[in-house]
Amino acid sequence: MAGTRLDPIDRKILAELQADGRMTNVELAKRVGISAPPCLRRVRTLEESGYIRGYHADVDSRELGFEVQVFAMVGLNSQAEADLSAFEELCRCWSLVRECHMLNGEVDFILKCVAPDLSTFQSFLTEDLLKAENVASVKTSLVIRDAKDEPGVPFDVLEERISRNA
Amino acid sequence: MAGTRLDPIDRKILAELQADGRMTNVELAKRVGISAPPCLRRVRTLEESGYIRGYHADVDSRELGFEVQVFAMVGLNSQAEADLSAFEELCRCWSLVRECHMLNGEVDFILKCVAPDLSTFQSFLTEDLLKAENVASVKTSLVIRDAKDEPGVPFDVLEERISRNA
DNA sequence: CGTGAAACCGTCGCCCC
DNA sequence: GGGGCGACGGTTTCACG
Repeated sequence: MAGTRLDPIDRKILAELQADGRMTNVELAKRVGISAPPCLRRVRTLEESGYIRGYHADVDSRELGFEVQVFAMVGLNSQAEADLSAFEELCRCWSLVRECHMLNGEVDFILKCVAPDLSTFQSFLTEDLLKAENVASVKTSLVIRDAKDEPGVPFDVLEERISRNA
Repeated sequence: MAGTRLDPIDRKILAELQADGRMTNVELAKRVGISAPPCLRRVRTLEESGYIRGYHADVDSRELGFEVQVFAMVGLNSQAEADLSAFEELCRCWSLVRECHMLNGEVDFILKCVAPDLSTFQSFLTEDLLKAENVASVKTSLVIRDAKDEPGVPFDVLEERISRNA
């Protein structure tokens, strides 16, 4: 459950599995310095307690034909909780929207979208997003190129922080 | 290599491994309807040809203590290629910056950052990002909550597109 | 792409600290 | 409580048809 404190071995396990999610358990055990059975037990515990939400292959979207990546800034007319939730539920249904984050400040949401080409994205934009209930404004920015795209968290920052507070 | 056309079984493999990167090869083979050895050969080919870039455990950043997630819009003074590259290289060195995408339009880059707390982020912002060479303006937006955060691509869009063009 | 075989791995029960 | 040892069943990964 949440709040369970992690020891250094657990954090090493998380860091290793974040870097290579298909590592075998024996290899993982070797790297973190314990034998396989307790290592597997720890992994299962981390999965069940929610520290590990799942494992995903990182597929190359552009090689697969998704040439277009777009960030969309969305402003709503009403920021009542029911209206925010309704918009979020819409985003969960739209396949082209991969991420939807609620923000502070002038804009209400940022959406990360992918599409095979510009016309697919533009028809989504005009037919779905701009026509959606409560949407007041949408500003889109095309991604020219990715300089960095790392999933997960920086474990070096975590370790540095823990050793400072020790 | 790039451009190699994928058959329906390859696409199914990618979709399954994107959804569950730790699936065993026999389970994967069963799901895509072939036996284990050719299935493994296909996976290896997909890895070597770059369709699969890697496998990552999806760790819960907030449970791990990264309470703060921020999008930063960065404008540069010079957009000469050497200056763009220099900024990108900086971003690759900053652990708190998980993603750095170059955009079209008024802002040059969007950065997705994580941090254990606001003060850690603010010291990064003022000590590193705002002091960096060539950085003209930075606008930050705190993430209040995540409505959707799916890695990878929507395979349903891909399949629909392929069947239309068949 | 499928079959078979060998090596390896995930997993469990038990014992130990 | 967690870690190690040993063993069984399943899996990975060959060579070959």
